[in-house]
Amino acid sequence: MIDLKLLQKDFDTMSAKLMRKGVNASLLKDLKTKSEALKVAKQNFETLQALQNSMSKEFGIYKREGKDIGELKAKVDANKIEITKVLDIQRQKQEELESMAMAIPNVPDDTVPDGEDDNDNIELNKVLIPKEFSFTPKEHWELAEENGWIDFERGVKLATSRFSVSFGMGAKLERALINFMLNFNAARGFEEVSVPSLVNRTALEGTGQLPKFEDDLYKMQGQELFLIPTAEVPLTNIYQDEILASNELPKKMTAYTSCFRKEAGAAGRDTRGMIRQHQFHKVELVVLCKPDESEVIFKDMVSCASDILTALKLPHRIVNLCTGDLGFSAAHTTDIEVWLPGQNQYREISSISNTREFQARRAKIRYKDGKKNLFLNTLNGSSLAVGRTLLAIMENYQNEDGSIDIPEVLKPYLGR
RNA sequence: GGAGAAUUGGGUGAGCGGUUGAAACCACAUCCCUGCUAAGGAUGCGUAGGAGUAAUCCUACCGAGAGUUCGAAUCUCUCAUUCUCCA
Repeated sequence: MIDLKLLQKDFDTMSAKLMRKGVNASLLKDLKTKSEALKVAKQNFETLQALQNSMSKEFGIYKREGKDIGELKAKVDANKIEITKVLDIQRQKQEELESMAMAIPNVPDDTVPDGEDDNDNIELNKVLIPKEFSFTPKEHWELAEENGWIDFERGVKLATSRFSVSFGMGAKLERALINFMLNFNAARGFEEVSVPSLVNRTALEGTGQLPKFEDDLYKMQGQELFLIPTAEVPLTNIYQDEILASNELPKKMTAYTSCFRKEAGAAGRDTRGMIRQHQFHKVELVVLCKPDESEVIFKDMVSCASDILTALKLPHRIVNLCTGDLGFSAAHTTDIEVWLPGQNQYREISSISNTREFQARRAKIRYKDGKKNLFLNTLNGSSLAVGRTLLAIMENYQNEDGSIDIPEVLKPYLGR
């Protein structure tokens, strides 16, 4: 959540920043007015409640001393009616404000370039040069089917479109990748964590998927539980509503989970192959840290993900997202795009974001800084999307006869 | 599935419906004492919001939510979790 106090204090700066992300200015003005009104309403209530409390105290004394309480009781009763009224108003204002504020995205950093969509993202650098093929490289779905690694049609039979089944080396490679990535991350100081695949509404509100993006989530019937769209949700919310000691920070975590997304807004996009599936495997990085160390850690996370690709000898580039492509919770995001020779383009394989205090404020995750409790910074990043890594391997490691070589670093994981 | 019990501050654990934000102990912090790896003493020690330059004051919070009452940690209801017993 954005800092409403800051919005009140420095409206112009903050609204200017949020407008870059397409937030309506009048909405912000409204939000400011409402939060000020709420403050007044709260003060009203508190004054009356203070009076009520002191009269009630007096009431007790009167009774003990055997004094007549008739007059006092009348006063107290009248005040009580007033309190109920004021409290109603306050609650209503509070609810209104909260539902508004929860739908406002994070303030983008000044370093985020302006832009409409992914065309306006800025390439920071390229790692590894795509190799020249002496033949026309195939797309991954062809290779996957030819090699019997992935069956898309039977996935549809089992569930619906955008599901698939992996067989043999396809399935083994997925598992090898997961293990390789987890070990890689562990060596970089990330603790491996295993988390629930179902989470409640509070958790999703904490990381920002709710209330705005419910359409993209699979929800259990008759229960307020949702399948996680990313491990970021359970990992970040582990410490929801807690105050961490500063010597516990940074918390560097990595987890492998399946991720589930309805892809509601992606009808017709990437319908073939496993670029965009309803269920996919992902190894995630999440860090909770002090604000002053979050940028250093951010860079570590980017290189962690990039280095995995390098270890797999997969050419990729690193891209700074523009305002239009930035997610709801992120203050800034760096994407890693892997080279797909079959598609002849770079495609997103990892997305690393610093949300700064945005999620921490929503999820109430703080740390003790001396005497004070401050919101910490949360960061998340994929390292990597397993399915996309597998398809990148297929396309980059393909031979003319349609066979696929195995990356050296994965061989130990395949008993080779 | 049925019956019962519990849920209090970092921990253990008190708490008659009215100066209880909450005893005590432990832990922790600062200081004092003591020439010594210990002991003793003093003080402090929850969170959030608000008012004030400040000292300080006000409001809310004793698993969650609702209710009774002038007043609830204390009574009632619902839910959650944990434990015990029975199937």
